[in-house]
Amino acid sequence: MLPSPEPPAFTLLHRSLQEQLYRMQWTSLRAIQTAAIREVLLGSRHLLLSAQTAGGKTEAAFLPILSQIVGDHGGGVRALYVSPLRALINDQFRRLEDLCERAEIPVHRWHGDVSQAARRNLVDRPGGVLLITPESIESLFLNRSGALNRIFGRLQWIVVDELHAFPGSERGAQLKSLLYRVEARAQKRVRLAALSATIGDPEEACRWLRPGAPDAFRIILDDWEREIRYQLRGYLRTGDAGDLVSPEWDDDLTDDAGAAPPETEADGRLAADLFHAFYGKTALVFANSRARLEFYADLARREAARRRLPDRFAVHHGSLSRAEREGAETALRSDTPTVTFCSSTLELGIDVGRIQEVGQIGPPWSVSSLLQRLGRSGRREGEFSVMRLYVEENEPPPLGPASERLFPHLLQAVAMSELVLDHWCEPPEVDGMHLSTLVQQVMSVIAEHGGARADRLYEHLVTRGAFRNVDQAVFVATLRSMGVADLIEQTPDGDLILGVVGEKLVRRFDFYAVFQTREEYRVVCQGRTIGTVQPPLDAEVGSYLILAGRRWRIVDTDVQRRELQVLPSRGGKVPYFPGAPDPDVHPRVREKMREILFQDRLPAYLDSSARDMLRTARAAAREAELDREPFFQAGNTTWWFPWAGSRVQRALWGLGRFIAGLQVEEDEMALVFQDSTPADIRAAYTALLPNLPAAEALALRFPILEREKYDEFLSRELQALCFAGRCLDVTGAAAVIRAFSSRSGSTDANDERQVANDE
DNA sequence: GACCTGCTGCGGGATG
Repeated sequence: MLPSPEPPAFTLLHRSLQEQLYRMQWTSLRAIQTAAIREVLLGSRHLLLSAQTAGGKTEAAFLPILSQIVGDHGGGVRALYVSPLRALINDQFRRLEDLCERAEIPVHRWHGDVSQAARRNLVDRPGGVLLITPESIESLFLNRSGALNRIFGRLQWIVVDELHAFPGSERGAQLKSLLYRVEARAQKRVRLAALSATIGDPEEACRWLRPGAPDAFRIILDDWEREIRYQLRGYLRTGDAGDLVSPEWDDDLTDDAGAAPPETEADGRLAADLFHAFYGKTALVFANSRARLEFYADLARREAARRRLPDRFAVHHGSLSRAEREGAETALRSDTPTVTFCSSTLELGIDVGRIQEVGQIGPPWSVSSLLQRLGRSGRREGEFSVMRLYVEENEPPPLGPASERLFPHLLQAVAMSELVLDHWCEPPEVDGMHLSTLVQQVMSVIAEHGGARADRLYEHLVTRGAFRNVDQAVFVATLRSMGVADLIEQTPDGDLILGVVGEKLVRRFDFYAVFQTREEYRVVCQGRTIGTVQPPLDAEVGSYLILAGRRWRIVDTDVQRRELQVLPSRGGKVPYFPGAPDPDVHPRVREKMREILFQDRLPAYLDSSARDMLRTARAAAREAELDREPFFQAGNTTWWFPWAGSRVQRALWGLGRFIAGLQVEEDEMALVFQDSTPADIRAAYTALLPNLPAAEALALRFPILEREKYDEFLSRELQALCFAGRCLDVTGAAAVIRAFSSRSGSTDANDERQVANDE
């Protein structure tokens, strides 16, 4: 590389930060850090920094930003750091305090656990850096509106950490809205620095953050590539009760009623493999539900007990108490190798020390999440990342239809693995309309000012705010819905103020968060809270449950206080954790699944059982001639495999069910029709093409449209608008229908050529 | 076949 004519980035930093780096014994800066230092100190654009966890992103942003604000004492916050997690704020607080020590820059933090004294300190003497959650920014607008000009008047920088956690969700819409409202309080232009580890499409992420100003960003990507060690193991679960696990798994438990192990022989093999692969290492093992985590953690612990080995397993998920979770985090950071069964709570950048290997049970939900999890191991240069994937499928009945031998979970896991190797992951969702969050923000702005005129609200939240994809008609309709629900009302001189219901909502403790939550029961053992479980409960005194990977017997229930008293037990049963609707699968993943099904290559990272299963699936697909026709028929039932993303498939389902009047259900990657032949289905859908309804009209036919917290206060038409935008792809559905109806007349030979070309 | 996240001010009583 040619020597740069510019001064080295290090010398651009303020002297006190240079000294601080010496003291911390940093010998060099990473490429991403020098690039960020130059852009912050010599350029004028916003920044998007994308690098692996522990790749030094935070320092890349903060070294030059702190350099700019050294010597500034009070008079207002200069840099605002927003994080989706309190734990991340606490991590960063410690790191920033070190960096800021010599430079004498005050560092404040504000979230639900921060003391009143620390809050008062910020309000009385705002300055330096403030670390905060979106919800706590909301609380500043509601409870400290008088101090906002003082706090944010001199703001220069907003840093958004873990950016990928925000686009596409109602919480992201809230964050964006709050950032515009904060900027409106600043006297000068505020620059943004967004940080992310896995962002599928950086330009799209910038467009989400600042629509209409894509050139305003400098995107800096880290090119550090790590070696990956990858394995996918397959397990066939036989449905035969006679094959249930051998007695050695529950030898001590036969005296305990309710202790009957629900696991199958395949679960037993999987658990034994987990034990061999991970015991004695520091590892994270992810699974797709809290119930599965508890299940495998319990199996692993019993396996250790059976071998008379010490328990080296921990569990970490959102339904465990803070003490339990902190215990698991401490064990991970300790010198004792611990295997932690965890959910996405440990997917984000919280520092849990050095992870040797990562496991994933079941197909991941998204490529982005798989990448994020993979990136938790091998975080140092020279180390490699290790991912072990475990996928179970039910063994199909020997004489059953070919459609039951396609193994969709295995296909999805292989497809996502291939996409990781292709360096692809889902792009952020930038266009979603979150009217539920708009409802909340309208109430928040009215509460902030005591009242507001409709045109000012429109300007504040829409034309100069975060809801730019909401047009005036939709905005007016939203206000009207809010009026009908008594959230707001109009005074005789035209001001909008909070209505009776609105007043109550704003005063509620949970107003600050825009996402839905449900009621929970605390599980308490001798005064110590283990975690929570959610109703409906079949919890009666004497019954069992498994929580935090340990077995408990319920000894008392208190419905009033929503509390279950438990004692350790040898019996156990994984409690019910209710879930949300099926997660959406990106079209690219389904395309890849189809590709894998119709090619012959066996990826090298499959074990022999996964290979056998993939061969079986391919043979079944060939036998059913799915490469020629997307249909498979058996008796009165026809399966249609559109190989499309969830939104297209959902639209196809709605069109068939509500418009064509067919008997159809969705089953993972297929639409399943009763009493219709492939020819019927083709004809019915083709007949729809000339008069295909708009997505909104189709959405109105779906019985349940409410999805977000304040959706219930919107008219059904507005609910349909949000649903159509976020859950249905009618244009994509039309393309699928056109593709199969144009092929129906062609000969088989042409068809085959077509398929070959497609691939 | 889902996962995760977050949130107040105030008054009353005990303690140093």
